[in-house]
Amino acid sequence: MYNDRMVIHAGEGHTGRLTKKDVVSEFRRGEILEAARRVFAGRGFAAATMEDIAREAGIAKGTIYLYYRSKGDVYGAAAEQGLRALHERVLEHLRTAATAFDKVKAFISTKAMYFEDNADFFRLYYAELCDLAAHSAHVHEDSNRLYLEQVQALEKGLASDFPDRADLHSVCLAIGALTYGVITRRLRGWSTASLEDDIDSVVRFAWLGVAGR
Amino acid sequence: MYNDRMVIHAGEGHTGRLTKKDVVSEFRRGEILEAARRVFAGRGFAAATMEDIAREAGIAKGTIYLYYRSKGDVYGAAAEQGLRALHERVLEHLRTAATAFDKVKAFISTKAMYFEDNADFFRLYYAELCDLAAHSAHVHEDSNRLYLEQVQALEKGLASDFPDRADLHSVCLAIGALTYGVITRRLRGWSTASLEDDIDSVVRFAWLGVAGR
Amino acid sequence: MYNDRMVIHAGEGHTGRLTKKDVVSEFRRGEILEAARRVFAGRGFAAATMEDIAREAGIAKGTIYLYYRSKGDVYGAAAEQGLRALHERVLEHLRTAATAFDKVKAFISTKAMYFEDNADFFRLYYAELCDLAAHSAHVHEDSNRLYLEQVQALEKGLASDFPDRADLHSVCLAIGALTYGVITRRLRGWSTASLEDDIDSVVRFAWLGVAGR
Amino acid sequence: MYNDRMVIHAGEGHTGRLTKKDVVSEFRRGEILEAARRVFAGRGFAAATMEDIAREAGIAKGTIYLYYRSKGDVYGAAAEQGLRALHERVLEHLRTAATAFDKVKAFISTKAMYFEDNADFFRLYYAELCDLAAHSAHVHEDSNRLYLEQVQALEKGLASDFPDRADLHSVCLAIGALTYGVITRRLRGWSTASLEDDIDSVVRFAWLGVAGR
DNA sequence: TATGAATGAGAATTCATTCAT
DNA sequence: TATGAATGAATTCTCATTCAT
Repeated sequence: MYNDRMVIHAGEGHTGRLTKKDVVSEFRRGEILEAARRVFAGRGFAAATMEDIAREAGIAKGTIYLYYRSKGDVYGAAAEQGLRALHERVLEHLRTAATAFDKVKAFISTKAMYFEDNADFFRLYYAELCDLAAHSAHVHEDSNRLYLEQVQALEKGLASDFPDRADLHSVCLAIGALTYGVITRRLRGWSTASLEDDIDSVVRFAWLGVAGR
Repeated sequence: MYNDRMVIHAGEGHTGRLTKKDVVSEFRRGEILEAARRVFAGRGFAAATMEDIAREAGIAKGTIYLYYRSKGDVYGAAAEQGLRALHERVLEHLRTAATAFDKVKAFISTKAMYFEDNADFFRLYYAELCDLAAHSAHVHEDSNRLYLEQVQALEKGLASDFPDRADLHSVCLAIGALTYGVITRRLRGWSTASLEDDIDSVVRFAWLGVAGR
Repeated sequence: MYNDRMVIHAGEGHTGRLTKKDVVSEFRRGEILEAARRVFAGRGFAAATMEDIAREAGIAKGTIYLYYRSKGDVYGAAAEQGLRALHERVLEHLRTAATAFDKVKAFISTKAMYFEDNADFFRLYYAELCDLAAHSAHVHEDSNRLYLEQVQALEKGLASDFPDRADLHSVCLAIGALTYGVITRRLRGWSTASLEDDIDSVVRFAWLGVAGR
Repeated sequence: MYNDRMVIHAGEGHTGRLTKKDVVSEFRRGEILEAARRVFAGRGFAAATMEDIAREAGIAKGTIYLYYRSKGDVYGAAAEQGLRALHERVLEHLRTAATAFDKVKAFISTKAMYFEDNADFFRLYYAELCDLAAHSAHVHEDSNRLYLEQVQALEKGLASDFPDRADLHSVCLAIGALTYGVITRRLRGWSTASLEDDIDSVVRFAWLGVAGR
């Protein structure tokens, strides 16, 4: 993160008190990131201009520089925000899933639904994942790391049920691939089914691969 | 394709004769596309400069414009070249595969091996597939179309063996996703196994999904 | 004209008020056009560079693009500005001239004096008139149209005094040609007389052609 | 079979003999100049490319450089050729004109007819005359000098008939201006009359100015 | 804080000229 | 001589970043 001022929770000490200024500032950052995400997703990093982002956010170009040091910075923060939100949601849902099947389903559906809700962010995320012109080494690392952490969390969840599968890591990576497959398919309009049906379909396919033999 | 004069085989008539000029021209085009592919793959479309491509090809910037009209043109040609080569290889291997299992394996391994051999092209291809800032509507359409054609070819190949699977299309798309998963995994260095082992592993996983139940 | 906000006179309502921004903007546009006119006149359209114009105006290259969309745009605006100023002056002076002789003199002297004062603009104007590589179809049309309107205004002014001259239009075009002749002669330094003397001389010549026989 | 002994001109160089080579060379130069004139007239100096000229002449770009050192050189030669042809014709016709009126008519009609026949050259000529972006100082000087020589020749021709006109030079310059006026008018399509009628009309106008009072 | 005018480095593209064949 | 592929300097235009208000 380039901005080390995070949301501050109740019970903080004196110096940590949230002033009105902080709130406004945090609000601005959020607005900018929201706008940036839309713009980057729509045009890609290079084709997006600071002017575009400013217009989308309804502020002046110069104002962005009061909150972020550079275009790359804005990109990094926008990517990271979405990345972490997804990450936490995935880990949380994996944690609360009871059975192995539920875990597989939680993994796939949490991601699919997140991107269905944040379709614009998917492009940005995918671009990072596929490493194309990594605009921020930092984000790229994060992206990779968080992705693998999610896969490992799934792996761990399934380990007790499938103690003899030596290839469990590969299987989980495959499930990750299937997940992105279903998202892509839907974003391109190749699917006419409901999100739930698509998820069910791919979960079933994945489960065969997991439980098979 | 901008050059409609292709490799000419023995026994061709007079008008089809390859002049020395044609050969040199074809060679230059090849050099440029080779260089372009590397540069686009490394930096992405927008960040790549014509200067970069020229330097990589060991020629002057202006020379590129003798063979291609614009940066977008070079991109389109580079993408298309690789796209079609892969496409033909996939269809051919699917044709010659005997059993359903062989077809699944042919689909996955042909693609995986092609990209292992043309790692630099993968980024370019993936960028198109994932639609990020489609630089050439033409290429993007082609890319989509060819991809779906490959999936349908696989589907057709499996249809006689699995006449009762209503979800065969979804299954084949899933196999497509798995294929890209294994390629990505390897390109990122997440895999320490041999290419053959990785392919076998994912083929086995895919086969469970196809043949299961 | 790209700026439709013109000078605003006293007594205007609220919405029409000239803000400070407008004034600055108008000032910049003026500066740029002034510089552009000098540069285009000196080197011609093609040889003039945006860098030249920027340097002449004492601003940065990019700044020009804040006010005009392209080099052709700057050219068009510079040409149009001068064109219209001259046009209005010619029509006004024709209107207030009492006799036919005065009208002829007004036509010639207004133009000659305008170009003596705006020598740099003359080249630009002349280039348009002589159609050489019309850089802006719009300007070229305007230029032609305004020129003919001026000639027709003269014709109309003389019509009542010379109701029997069937060739009045030709005569007026000839007066137009004489006018450009005197301007050219002076700009090239072929004349050592005063502007007034040159004008008188050509007016006398023209008047002979008008009133003769 | 082949005979390289061609027409021999007085005052020729060393051997004095025109070889076949010379003839071919002269022919090429002519072709190039012809093409150059058309291209420069159509697009103006800057917008014309060597490629354009080569294509128009039906030869290769490099070949032009065997005959002329640079683009400016080609321009200079093309302009000069036309310039001198016109010049000689004007002087010749002035010489053979019997009366003062005939001289005025000869001056005007020779020029008007030359440009009517070489409409493409007019632009080039005019551009030089009006000094816009003088592409070759040499040509520009020539152009000016030849023009004034023509005017002076007319002046001399009229001098004996109008020994008391102190302003004869101005009058002749005015006739020059009228001449360009009629040419311009016709090239723009402002005139529906025949060339002869237009010439007669302007000659009459001019003669009033000359003989008037 | 917020603004947006100004800046200028940087990129795509063109074309006069050269040179190997 | 003739060719035309190759070159790279020069030009237009864009946009991230700065800064005076």
